[in-house]
Amino acid sequence: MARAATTSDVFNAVAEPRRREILDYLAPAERPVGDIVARLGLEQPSVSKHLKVLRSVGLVRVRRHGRHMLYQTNAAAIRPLHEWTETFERFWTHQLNRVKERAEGKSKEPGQK
Amino acid sequence: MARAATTSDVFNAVAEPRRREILDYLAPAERPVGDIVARLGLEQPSVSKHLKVLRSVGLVRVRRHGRHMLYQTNAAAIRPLHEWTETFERFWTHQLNRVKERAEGKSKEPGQK
DNA sequence: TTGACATATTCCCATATAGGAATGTAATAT
DNA sequence: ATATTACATTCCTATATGGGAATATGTCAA
Repeated sequence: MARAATTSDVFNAVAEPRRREILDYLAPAERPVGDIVARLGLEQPSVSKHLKVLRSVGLVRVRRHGRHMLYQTNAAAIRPLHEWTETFERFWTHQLNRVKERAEGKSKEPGQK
Repeated sequence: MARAATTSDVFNAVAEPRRREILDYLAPAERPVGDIVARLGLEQPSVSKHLKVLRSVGLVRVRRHGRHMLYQTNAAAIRPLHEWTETFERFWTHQLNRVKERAEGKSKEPGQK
């Protein structure tokens, strides 16, 4: 078996660099597909396909406006990712402290004072 | 072409659920491979392969201890992910506010007061 | 209706896995 | 030296993409 479908897992969906660029671009405001194409320099079908993936996991929302489809990042869908990474925060602070302590010498007294 | 190699991109490396589980498990303390195998219920070769991927992107560190290889999550390597997701934080707060405002009625006055 | 524009879908293919099975290798015990 | 333990690597295979090219669909204008 390969990996879990990109269309069902947010982590997998953002694993693709182009899709992250799309999310960055669509975060502040709605944009039609053509703008994304122009911005990222990808083929239009590629962009549509990436958008389909992003939509299937709820990372973007769409709205029709005449001939245009206006896409926008659904930031809330990124929260699970944010929260997962956050669980490691205390560990990296810990590790940094240990590095710092080693740099300050191995004495139990924390530096001059 | 498929996607960027999992061995060169942190986002891609954590796209695999099992690897996230490994990172969770190895965050608080060093563990030998056998413990991971027991914990996750995967085949030993699978675990070794996942660890290899994680190591190649710096997400885990290894240390030999006798016959054992002690792995531990290198939390700092997760920071880029954390920082990327964080850039969306202000957008999801925004969106939540808009939802809240709509829920409180479309009047310009924000509720009673 | 016809045409132009904007986007979506389909078909095909090269490639990157992830898992399973079997085997290789390093370190310790006897 | 040999066996055993603990991992790592290799080979094979089914599958999931991602891009390119071509085509389909949908909407508005004349």
